[in-house]
Amino acid sequence: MPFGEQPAYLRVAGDLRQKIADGVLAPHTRLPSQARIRAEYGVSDTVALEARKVLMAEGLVEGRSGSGTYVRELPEPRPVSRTGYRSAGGSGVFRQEQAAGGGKGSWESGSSQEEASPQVARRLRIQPGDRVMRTRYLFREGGEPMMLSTSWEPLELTGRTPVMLPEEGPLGGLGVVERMAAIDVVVDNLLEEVAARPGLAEEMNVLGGVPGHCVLVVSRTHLAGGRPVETADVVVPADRYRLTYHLPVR
Amino acid sequence: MPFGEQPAYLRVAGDLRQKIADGVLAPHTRLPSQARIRAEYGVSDTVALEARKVLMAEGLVEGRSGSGTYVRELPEPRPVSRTGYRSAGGSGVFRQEQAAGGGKGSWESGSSQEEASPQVARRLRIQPGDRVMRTRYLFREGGEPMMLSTSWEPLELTGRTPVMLPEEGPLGGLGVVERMAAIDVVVDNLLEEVAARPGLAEEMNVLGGVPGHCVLVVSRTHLAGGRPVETADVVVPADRYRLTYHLPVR
DNA sequence: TCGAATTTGTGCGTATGTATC
DNA sequence: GGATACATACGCACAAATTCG
Repeated sequence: MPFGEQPAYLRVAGDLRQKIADGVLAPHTRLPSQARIRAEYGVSDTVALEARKVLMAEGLVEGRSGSGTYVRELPEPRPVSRTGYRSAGGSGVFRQEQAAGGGKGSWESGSSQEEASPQVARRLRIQPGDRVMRTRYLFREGGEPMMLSTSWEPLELTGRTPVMLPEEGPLGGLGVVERMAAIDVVVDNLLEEVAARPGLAEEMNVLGGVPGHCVLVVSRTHLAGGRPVETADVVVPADRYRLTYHLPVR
Repeated sequence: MPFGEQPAYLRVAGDLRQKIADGVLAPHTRLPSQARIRAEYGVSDTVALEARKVLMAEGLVEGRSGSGTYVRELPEPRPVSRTGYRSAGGSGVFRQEQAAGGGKGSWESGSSQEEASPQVARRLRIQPGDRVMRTRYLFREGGEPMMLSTSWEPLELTGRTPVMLPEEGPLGGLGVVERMAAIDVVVDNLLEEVAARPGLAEEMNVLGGVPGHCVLVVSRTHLAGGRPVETADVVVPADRYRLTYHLPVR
């Protein structure tokens, strides 16, 4: 490889990527086979293979054994507004959006008591080992699994109250803000931490994706007068959603 | 490959991954060289290479040409506060943090005029083909490339003013808010869209990472009285940062 | 239904360039 | 300079899946 040039497999990958971006290779169409790439670009088998691997790692194409390598249709990620002002009704980060989405949304959930892990304890500012109510959610949209959520609430706050179980009783299924208001806890702040990482095999199994693909992780904490009253991790495949934050500037 | 077994390179990678997780191979220590892997596991050169590639793609190890393959220390993603109120000084999403980080941060940039692409035009609410000033940034921290940013400003707004070039003149290097204030444009809102996707090969080459790794993409738009005056894409490897948003609840 | 051709995925051996020690 | 190690590259082989006549 002469000085100043990039490796052959990156050059080939770049050319194919350009053709995909330009629409010359439309979604669902087949990439040239490895043999064709080899011939068209005058490169070896290895280079053609590596080039395909690069595009697969970038999520632009998808290999189907025995059939071919196909251009993936990248769904425009759906914007989800996170102003905070309208979080009423949102126990999950996206529940408001689920409700607004035309009634197609549904969810399953299950709660159990457990002891706070060090991580959860730090987020709720309680002691590790303190009792918490953990609730797992699986949100669907049109029957398709779209989002996982795990919520933790300190039992010292909600224990022996009507809202101890987030999804049961007269206020079951309502948002954190409403449920806390019912026990005279006024939620006034919301802290969200956004991160991304490759999806774990278990998560992607449930969500119907491929292990290793990007997921967005929103760690959300509801605060009442500076005290954390609920915290949750929300996991969504990154190609389905994008989060929009609207911030005032002074 | 006999039935029910996984490929040889995955078996080798799995064993090495276990040793890393168990601490047998501590951070900053060297993995067995390709030749040693070949001998120890009784596999071919290719399998040893593929196994290393798997671990590199997972971000667990890092290859240094001529030296060896080293176990990476996984950095706790650094929180970056995005309240919006203190965005003064932030031309890049993270510049405020760069400045606060103890002076280790530095950046390169380059500007050029071009015609707005349909995507940029939509974000700036101008016509495709209208002239814009595009500025690319590469931010470093301690010499290490950490973040890419591309900013677009409509020349209809800044053309023939002292702030046309974001990084030159007396206000060069200051934030969007300050520069716009100098031409009597009062930025009052900030819209941020957070998404994640696999990093492109070119991006990760510059950022010192591996193609296919998660990157966080922040699409930020500064607004003045509802009118977009600047928009930018910020790309960071997802394992380096997490974004924290503090939202009031009503 | 069968079989041949194609394509991906995996694996092997080797060679060369280049960075580091 | 020499030895080591990674990065790239070439050519080949075979299994499994798919496609198609």
